[in-house]
Amino acid sequence: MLSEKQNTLYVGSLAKGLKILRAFDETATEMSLSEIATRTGLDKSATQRLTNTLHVEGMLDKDMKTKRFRPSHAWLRMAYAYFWSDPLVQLAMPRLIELSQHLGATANLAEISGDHILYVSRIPGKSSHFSSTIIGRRLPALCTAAGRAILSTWSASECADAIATWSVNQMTAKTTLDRTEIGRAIETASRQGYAETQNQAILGQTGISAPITGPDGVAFAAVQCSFPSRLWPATRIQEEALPFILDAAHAIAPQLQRGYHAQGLARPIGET
Amino acid sequence: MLSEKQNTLYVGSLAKGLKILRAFDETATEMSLSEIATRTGLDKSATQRLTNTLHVEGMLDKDMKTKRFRPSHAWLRMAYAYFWSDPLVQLAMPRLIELSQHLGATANLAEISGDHILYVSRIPGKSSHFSSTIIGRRLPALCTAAGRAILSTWSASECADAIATWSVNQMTAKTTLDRTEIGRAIETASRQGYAETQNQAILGQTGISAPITGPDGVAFAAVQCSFPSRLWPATRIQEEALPFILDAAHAIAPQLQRGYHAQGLARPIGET
DNA sequence: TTTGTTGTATTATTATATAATACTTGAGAC
DNA sequence: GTCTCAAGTATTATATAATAATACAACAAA
Repeated sequence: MLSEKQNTLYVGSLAKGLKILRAFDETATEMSLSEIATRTGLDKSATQRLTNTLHVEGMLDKDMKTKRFRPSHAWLRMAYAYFWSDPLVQLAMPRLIELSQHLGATANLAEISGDHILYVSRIPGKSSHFSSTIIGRRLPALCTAAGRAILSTWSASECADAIATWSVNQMTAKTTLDRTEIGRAIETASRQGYAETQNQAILGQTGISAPITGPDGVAFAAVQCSFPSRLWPATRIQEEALPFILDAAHAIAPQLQRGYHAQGLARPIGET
Repeated sequence: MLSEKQNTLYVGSLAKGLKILRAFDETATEMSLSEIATRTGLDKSATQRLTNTLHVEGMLDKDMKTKRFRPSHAWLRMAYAYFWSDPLVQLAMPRLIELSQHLGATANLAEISGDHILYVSRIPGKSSHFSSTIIGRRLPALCTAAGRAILSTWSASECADAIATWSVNQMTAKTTLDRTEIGRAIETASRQGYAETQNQAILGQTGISAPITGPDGVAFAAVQCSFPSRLWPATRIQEEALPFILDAAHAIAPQLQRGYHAQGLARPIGET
């Protein structure tokens, strides 16, 4: 890691600039110069030069009154480029729309990204929390239906490794942190062909997810739907929702290019 | 512009790195080293160092087989940060969901961005083209219902200036390029409180858009819906859709922070 | 095998980014 | 009002760190 960074092929200034971009998130939606400096650990001068460059290049908007920086429209332009570059999005989108409209629920495309899953496409249903409506959200794979659905297609050893080492995070009072229990859930998913979770990311929500498998039977992505548990008891989900979710996933799978998701291609987003 | 760039506060290496990121779009979804070099105008060495850095930092995925680069998941993470930073998104999202479900049509939040409009939030309805389902799409403001709705709230001089100087683009065989005609359409929108377009961005689609006005009556964003013209003749739109679209826009408007969109804050995305 | 194209690695050179410091501005206290 | 402090901005000498040239390796096509 360090050896790679002191290579002459490594441009430190660029890396520092990216660090500033990555400093923005839901806890820091707009920042002053000094906030950016403390948050990134860069000194005042560096922060000044880099933010200035990012501003001039249109990557950061600056409020001339408050002198505070915030993400610019260019950040959405990057999402646009991403969507065109990821073939899964184009395959999945029409199915997700169908699903969402048929069920009146939120339908998502989730991809594995390091030890997290990432929501790549989302069609919100009625009564969605804001955080369930936006793209780019990352959750610990072990704590989500989508993550477990994906893992349920992996080889026993890879799967065991993931269960043992991947991060978990107490998101609600009822989030399962017990890895043995998570292992059992994944095994169940493996048998059934889909994963089901209760109250893991949001209280009162039931998540159902079916893996999108490649020709080798291994999945790196999943179709996932969320239901308010109160309105959707197990039997109703079983009968009215599950067949359609499985259908959607199965419809997407055969169109997958073999080997698109080469190992190591999807890197975790660096935490510095 | 040049004067700003030879300033000591301008970090060239960072700017070059950003240039590489911006080189990806719907026409270039994945690129080899040399493609990036020619496309950005950077020499081979620079491209090598910068792509390497971007890869190590997780901003570019690299297919180890083909040696080609493509946008990484981090690009979606940036969209995530953007969504939290833009208060309009949070205000608009629930309304858009309602709208889309009630009408069964695509409902969008569009913001002005230089002389383009940018789709910030999109809830796709039945039978949407892929390009109508993804966030971050930019279209010439003068050629869209949303752009015209926004402009219809601006002062006469700003509006005239925009009509005279902003770019237009022949997107379909029927896209209006005549600026006089565009001016008339904006005037109509100003009187009616909404804008309507036919066949401007996609053939066979009718667009309806209502401006989201700030306390001063000026808009920088709009609610926009698309309908297949065949199923939605003028009268049906008038009766079944229009009231709800106007409602949505009016419901969002009063919650707007005064002066959020300071002038010059929303910079055009640089074309280098 | 040869040839050409593309990706990778190495190096001397100096241009370019740096960090320290000084200046300016503005908000809040009193 | 003016004082004080924090935050943003501008300037500069210095040497680090990015550069561009070149050489090497891998691979495909001829």
